[in-house]
Amino acid sequence: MIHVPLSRSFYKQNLHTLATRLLGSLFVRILDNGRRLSAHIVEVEVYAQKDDPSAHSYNGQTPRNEVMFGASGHLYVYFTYGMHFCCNVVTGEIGKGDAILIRALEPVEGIEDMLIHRYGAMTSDSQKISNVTNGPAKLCQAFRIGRLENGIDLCQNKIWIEAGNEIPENMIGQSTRIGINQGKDLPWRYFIKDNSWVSKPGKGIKYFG
DNA sequence: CGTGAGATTTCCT
DNA sequence: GGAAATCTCACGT
Repeated sequence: MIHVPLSRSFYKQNLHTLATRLLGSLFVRILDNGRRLSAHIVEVEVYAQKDDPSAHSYNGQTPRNEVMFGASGHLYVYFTYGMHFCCNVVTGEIGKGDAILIRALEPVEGIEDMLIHRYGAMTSDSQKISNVTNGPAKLCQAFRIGRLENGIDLCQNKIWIEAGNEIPENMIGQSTRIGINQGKDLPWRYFIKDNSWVSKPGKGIKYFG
């Protein structure tokens, strides 16, 4: 397999343009045992330091969110609700504090490993399969992303994102974000229309084109 | 199928 | 001390 991660400069483009371009891209991880996991990104949310009270970076840098303020193209992994990890792509220039949350993936390679990571054993239960990566904490569990992966460089060869399917504008949906109490009305969630791996319907859905 | 509560820990006020 | 960018299970329809 060819390994061509998206470049550092790719992660510095306009935040919302970048979010739509990540849709259809391939999220890849090589595990320590050499197994390869990959999945298309089908749902993301934008979090901007400036004027976005729901962003972890909104109130400035802390030990928890310091990766968000670092160089773009790194993975910001946070722990929440006492048991879950979620991961973001850091964007923009150093010090900016912007990131894009990866909310759902469509498995391509290594779904057997993802099922084992999620449920402790291989399964052919269709309910479990459809729930393997359709949420931000679920996909982290499926890809074994936790504390150790916080701050990892996506321009290296452990975890990266590479070009995948080009998604035409008229297949991109936009809505408000999920699970937040501030910035509720900002339409900063983007997803692939009619894709069954998208986590939830969302509110205020509009389509491009 | 929809709703609701519990799990469980870190971080910041 | 309380909220948190969530998930799962139980229970009612």
